[in-house]
Amino acid sequence: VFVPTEASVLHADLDSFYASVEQRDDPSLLGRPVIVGPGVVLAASYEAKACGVYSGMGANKARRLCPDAAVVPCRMEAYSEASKAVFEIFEDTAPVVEALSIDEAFLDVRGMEHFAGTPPEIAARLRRRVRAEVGLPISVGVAPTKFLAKVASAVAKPDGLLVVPPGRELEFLHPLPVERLSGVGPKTAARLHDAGLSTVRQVAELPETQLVDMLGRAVGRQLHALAHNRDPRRVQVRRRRRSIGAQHALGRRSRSPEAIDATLVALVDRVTGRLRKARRVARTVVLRLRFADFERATRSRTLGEPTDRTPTVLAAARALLDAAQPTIEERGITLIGVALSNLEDAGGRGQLVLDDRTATLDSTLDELRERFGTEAITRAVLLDRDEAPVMPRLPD
DNA sequence: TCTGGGGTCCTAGGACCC
DNA sequence: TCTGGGGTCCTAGGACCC
Repeated sequence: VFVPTEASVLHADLDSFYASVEQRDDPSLLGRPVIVGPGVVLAASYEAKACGVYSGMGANKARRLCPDAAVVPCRMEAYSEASKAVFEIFEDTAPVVEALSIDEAFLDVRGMEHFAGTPPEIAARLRRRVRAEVGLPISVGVAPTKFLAKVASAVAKPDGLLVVPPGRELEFLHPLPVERLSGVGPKTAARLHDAGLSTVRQVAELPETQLVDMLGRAVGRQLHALAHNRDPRRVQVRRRRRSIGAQHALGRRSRSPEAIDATLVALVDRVTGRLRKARRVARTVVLRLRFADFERATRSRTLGEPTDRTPTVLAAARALLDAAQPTIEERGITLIGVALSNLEDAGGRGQLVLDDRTATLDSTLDELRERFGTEAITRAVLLDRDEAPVMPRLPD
């Protein structure tokens, strides 16, 4: 049985992150509606949200709703840099930080009272530091569980701090709409509404079996637990990425098979490059398609051996695309994507042996040169455990 | 609501194995 | 010829999240 003892989980979430970075870097945008685009709204400042603009909305519609808005292009490098600076403050604030995305994280601040203050004090200091050192507004929720901390930060927005005191969790939770429960999106919300349930309290009053019958085992159990504020998840450093993908929207115009293939080649190149950079190998190649009616489909193929090689992945992706060609011709295609899953570590699967010195399979050329004390290495052949030659796993 | 790009987890059926 | 119970892996789709 999980008994939360103190409000020691922080959920920290930057407000309108991309838009706030733009406002920070261009003071003329301060106080004005800002939309980060183009094409689709990636982020909207609170001034723009006030006009009804939200992320995911088409930029044209956003302009109509908010004609005064400054529409600025996405500057991913700036956001990554800001994110890094904020996460350094997170790491400095708590021993355990669980990153959820580029702009939010859970922090576990249990047992820090005697040297860092109470959780609300720590949260307030964190907000001040992010504002002073990175120049960005951030909202923080403090609660005994991750779920409640996240709800609290959302309610605290913008630029707020909300503490849910132990003992009063249900008082806080039960009046909220079901949409606040994590795992409730448009479909599940519609089903709950159809059943006459609109608040968390009403969900909490239902027996678990009834929720499971309505929503399936996993979702039903989860909602039942969350509605009673049962959330045993610990704050923990994130597991490694389980898939890496890239996709590209094609618009409504019909495309020649050659043009589609060219897009596929570019996607495979990008995704295998990221795979190698992450020192991973993948065993499953997934082709993602979206048709003219916006229905989606996936086709996948699992290889016998994990790989990070562009030609191997490309061959698999092309085979999947070829097999889907009749469907594509019939239904039209508006998006193509490639994802790699079943990831494994590239390292540690073998060794490079030269004289009496060795290096692991995933060594970079520079590491090899240092290890073997020579600049002369230009090429290496690697042997796996069974001493079968494998492709050199050196930088391209 | 005329819809980008990057992810996660769950479900269910079928193949295959013992 | 008909047949149980348990497990793993693969494929495909669905829902959700930021």
